[in-house]
Amino acid sequence: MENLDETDITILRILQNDSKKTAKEIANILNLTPSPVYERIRRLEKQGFIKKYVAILDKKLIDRSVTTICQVSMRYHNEAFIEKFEEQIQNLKEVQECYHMAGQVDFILKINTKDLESYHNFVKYKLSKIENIGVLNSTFVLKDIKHTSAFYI
Amino acid sequence: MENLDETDITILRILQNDSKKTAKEIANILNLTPSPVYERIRRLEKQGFIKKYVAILDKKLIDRSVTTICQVSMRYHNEAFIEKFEEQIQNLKEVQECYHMAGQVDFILKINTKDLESYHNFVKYKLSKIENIGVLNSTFVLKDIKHTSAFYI
DNA sequence: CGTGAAAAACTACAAGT
DNA sequence: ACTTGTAGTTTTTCACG
Repeated sequence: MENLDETDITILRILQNDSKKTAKEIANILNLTPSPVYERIRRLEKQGFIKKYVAILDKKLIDRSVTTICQVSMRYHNEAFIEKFEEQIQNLKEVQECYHMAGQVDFILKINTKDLESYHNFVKYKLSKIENIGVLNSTFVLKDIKHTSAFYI
Repeated sequence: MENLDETDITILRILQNDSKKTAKEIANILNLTPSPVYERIRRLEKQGFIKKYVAILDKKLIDRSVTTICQVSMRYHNEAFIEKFEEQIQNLKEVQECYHMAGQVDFILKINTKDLESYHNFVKYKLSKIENIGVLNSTFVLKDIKHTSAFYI
């Protein structure tokens, strides 16, 4: 962050919201020519500030309308169980986010499914099969108020 | 979803994980020429399956290392209060996700800050200023187990 | 750290099968 | 719906200020 000047920050802000903007367009915004913009972007990629470029899909159109927040507490908290849990979660395609938390709840998961029935099946046949789960508490999203991959910088 | 054939699905899967893949590269994977791939992508954009293209940044490098899950319950649940809350959340740049939930907790927020102190300031000067908040419960992410913008399709 | 120019690659579209 | 061909951009590199 200390390595970044205002031009870099502006480029990152733009690309976070629209990565299809060309170096030329960004150059116009910054009153520069495309070359330095292009080279800065390459540097930001190389240094790891930009991790990847992705397409964001419409979850309703691709039939993943139901979002569920699932809070999981483990029965025992030794390293082996925690690591095994983390490893198995990685392989569950329905899980879009999973965080190891401080506090009573050990993990918070965000899960996308087609409907409530498929969420039920996900819990029944996949999630609950993971060893050592103590409490499992699911709540459903009524409405997406805000949802972005962009960070405030 | 019913409108999509296997070729479309494959294109979406690829672009969800790497939107820099060119029509040419995708065409090679699919044993096609670039033109139909290109036209399918444009169609998928036009029909709204692809909402946008974005760059994903490294939150540690840009000094947004602390992720907090904040669960909010409102004091009163009338439409006006709910809408005002939603509107105000939109304008808080630190809030990356906010969902209106079914159940005891009304809203779940995911918030990114530089450190615990800046989270404290966020709550003190921004979040708690919103009218009608009853309970406010923050828990901190110890580790990002999984985190993707891609849906399982 | 920037400019400007030139080569290579890709996009975007037309016409044909 | 895909292939081929092609014009127009964009990307990418590089010599120079």
